Amino acid sequence: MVLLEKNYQQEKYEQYIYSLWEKAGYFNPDCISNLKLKIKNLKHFSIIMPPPNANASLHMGHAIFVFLEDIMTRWARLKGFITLWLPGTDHAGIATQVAFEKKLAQQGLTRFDLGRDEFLKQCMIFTLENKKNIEQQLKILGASCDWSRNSFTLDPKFLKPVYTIFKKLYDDGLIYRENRMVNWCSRCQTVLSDLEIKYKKEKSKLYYIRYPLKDDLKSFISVATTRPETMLGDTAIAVNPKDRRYKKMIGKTVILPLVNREIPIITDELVKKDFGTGAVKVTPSHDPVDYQIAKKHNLPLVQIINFEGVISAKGKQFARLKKDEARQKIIETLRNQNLLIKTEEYNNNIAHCERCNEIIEPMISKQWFIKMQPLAKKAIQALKNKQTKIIPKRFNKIMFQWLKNIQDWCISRQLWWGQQIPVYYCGSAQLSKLQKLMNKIKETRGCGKLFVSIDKPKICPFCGDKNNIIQDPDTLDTWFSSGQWPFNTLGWIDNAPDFQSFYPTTVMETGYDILFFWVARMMMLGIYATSKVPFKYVYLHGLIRDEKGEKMSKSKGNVVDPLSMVKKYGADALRIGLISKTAPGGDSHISEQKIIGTRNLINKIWNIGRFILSNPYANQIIKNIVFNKTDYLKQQNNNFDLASHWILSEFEKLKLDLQKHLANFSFGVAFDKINNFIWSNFADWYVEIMKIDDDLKPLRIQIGTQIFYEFLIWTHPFMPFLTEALYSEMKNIAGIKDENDLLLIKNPPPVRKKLIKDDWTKNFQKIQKVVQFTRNIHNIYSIRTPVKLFIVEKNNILKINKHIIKSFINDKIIFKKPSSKYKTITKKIDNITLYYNLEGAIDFQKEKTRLKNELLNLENQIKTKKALISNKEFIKKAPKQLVKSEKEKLKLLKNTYKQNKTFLDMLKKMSS
RNA sequence: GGGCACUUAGCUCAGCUGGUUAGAGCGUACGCCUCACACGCGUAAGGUCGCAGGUUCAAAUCCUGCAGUGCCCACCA
Repeated sequence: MVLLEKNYQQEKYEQYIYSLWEKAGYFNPDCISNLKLKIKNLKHFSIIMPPPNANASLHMGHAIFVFLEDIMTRWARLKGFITLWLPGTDHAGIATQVAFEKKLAQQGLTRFDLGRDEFLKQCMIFTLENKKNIEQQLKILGASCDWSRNSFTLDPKFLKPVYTIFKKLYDDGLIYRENRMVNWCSRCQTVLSDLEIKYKKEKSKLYYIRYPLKDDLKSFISVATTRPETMLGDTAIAVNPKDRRYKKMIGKTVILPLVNREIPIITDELVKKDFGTGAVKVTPSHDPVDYQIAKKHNLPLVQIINFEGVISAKGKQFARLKKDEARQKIIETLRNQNLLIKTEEYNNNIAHCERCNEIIEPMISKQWFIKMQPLAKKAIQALKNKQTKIIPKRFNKIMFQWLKNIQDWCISRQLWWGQQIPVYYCGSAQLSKLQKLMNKIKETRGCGKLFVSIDKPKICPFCGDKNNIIQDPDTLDTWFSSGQWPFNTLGWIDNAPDFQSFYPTTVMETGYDILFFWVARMMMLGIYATSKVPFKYVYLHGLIRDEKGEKMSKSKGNVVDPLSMVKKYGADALRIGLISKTAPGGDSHISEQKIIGTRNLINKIWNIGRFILSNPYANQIIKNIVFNKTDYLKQQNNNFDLASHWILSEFEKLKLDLQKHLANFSFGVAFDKINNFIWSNFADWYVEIMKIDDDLKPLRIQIGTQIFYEFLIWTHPFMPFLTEALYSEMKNIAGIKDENDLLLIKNPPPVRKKLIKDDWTKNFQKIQKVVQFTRNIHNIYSIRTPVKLFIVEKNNILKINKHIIKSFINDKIIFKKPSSKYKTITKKIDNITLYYNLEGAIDFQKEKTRLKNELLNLENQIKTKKALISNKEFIKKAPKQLVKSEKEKLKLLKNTYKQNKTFLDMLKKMSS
């Protein structure tokens, strides 16, 4: 007999247990497959971890994915699958560069002060530190991933496959370089893809400006704009061709104020008549729509804002001013020249850099793009064929819509942190001024051609030049390599055994917020590279918000830090707190309060263990179950008392529920069932019954212990540390020393369907109802002393289980109808009648009210039931089973009603 | 402008392949330190499942409309 601590102390177990798991090596599927070599047709299960960005600590968003994936992984492992959960971290191109640049800024430095090489060196140190920290945190959370396969997106080994895919796309004509209007972040000094910009509604102003006509300088055409500073780059005024107001002006020339350039008035369908004045200034270099118009009409492009967000030399007196300074100056000047008509308040939708929040400037620039339509088509096909299923389903529609309208993807970035583009130039001719400036590239001659190469080339394939080869200084969008993560981590390039065994992976579990960024691109690139979908299921989880449903953010101060929660309440408490009461794809709320609640459950289970392990026979029983594989249920030939039958039936139902809900990815519901079983059934009833001193006590302890042991295995994925801790205490008490004997890889004992019987549930529920109502009576009348309870029943179920009832209540139980000398309160439960002799404590008025209410309630129920059963359509169309049970119910209700009526009459007589 | 979701007890949320008296946790009230657990035990109060129609023998669950809330996508000066 051992005595465990009164409360579960996670700090004593968690770290130690994780080290046991790691030491045993069972996270590594190779280890398991060695154990099981004899078994044929091994099934494989794999999850590739969405690699956290290696630039900060883990937050709740990470914790949720760790827990969900760990539950899936552990469940698969228990079921005997060859299971791989492959961990990794992401260098996270722009996100990390911005984070590190913020650090540099604290020292008053920019990346250009360090230079490219030094920057990369320091940023790598920063990233590796974070990476190490994250890996430690994943272990604290209990992630059962295979560390021997740990991957980092910037591992040199990933360059070859990523470059191979780039070259293949290039050779297939799917990657191209083009001068285009792109999103430019002047803070990050790079282009961004459309997904990396976020629109925000902001209050701004709409300025109405007069442009004088060349023919008649006293006449004007007025335009409305939110960005007056861009007028320096105007190359036309456009109106809608159907706009009669401007009919006479079309084709005329205006003098662009401030710079005195002549520009034409043209027409274009894109201009809306009812906005502003109906005339729009066209600035092709700094507005996407204007760019379209300019292309159609062959207008010249005048770049007026340079890549630093400063007015260029073409802006004459405004040159070198920052955008916003220029705006003020220009407005002032226009006002002085009487060219500003008015300003209006205006709600604008303004694009910001997702990472640094800087306002995005549309710019024309030469960049690398991937042609997406052909890739998207195949992804759509695969989704339609259900080769990949998305959970929850509704995201299919969202995915289709996005894939259908997909735009080409700009994959080059002017960042330093990332994988450099595998494009080489013979001589510097094709590089932009900016590229040369930012990367200190000297002008060289060469033949001027470009080529893609997987390995670093020594000579130019076109002219044989050896000395002038320059690699494109730009890096790849971080999502380009992330998009290849599922197959590259498994060794696609070498057709490695892992790739053969684990690809396509089973589940991709991630947040819906990166559905387009990542999931869609993995689908497209996966199919492109391997001709197979990268995963069979996509499971999407929602955002984790605070208890009020608000987004967590440092500035709001409502961040709940997962690691401090683990420290306070344990990793399992946090795990359950995050997954309970959640549905796939739904946002969930977390609060310390909720975690305290789940910690209490953990402690409850711990104490059940404490109780079981403290009984004098525990060591022998556990030894028999765990070591000698004794099945106490079989030993007794499945012939137990009602309570044991009942709890076994409930337990087997729990197993079925778990199977079902885990297969459906309904983790929240699955956990609900666990909670209900262990607390409301096992602890509240069976554990109490195990304490009864009678002939059956040893048997009940055996059964209870066996159930608890099996429970630990079945629920291990939901509370891995606690269950393993309890199991290790079990081994301890049974004197088992084997450190490799871990719950982690035990097979859940099969469901014994024979033990599920509704009769047992029904009959045991009678006991529960009697106990509950008796307690209720004691409460209502504040009676703390035992009373006489007379029970009349049809069969002898309660009589046989008298001592069970007695263990829950103190009252004297007599199995016959009380004689008329007793004044009693009566209660009808199913076919059972209870009479409570409360001696002088009966409050007749109170009791009359109670009975009247009960009668009223019954009346209503009878009414609806009667209506249902007298409905011919119901009898005809409803399932027969249902009709039968409804009829029985009505009978019972009527019966109960009748009896209660007599009770009430009796009561009236007594009190009068 | 287009699309997707949500609206269930005081709070936070489950349930919705249609079928008992709609559930949980927290909170509230009352009573308990009962030898596994006060991170506990017992009892109770609390909901016409947003509104209005429809389908059906039967609707919280399916359909339509409306209202409110949230999110995503889209080039509107």
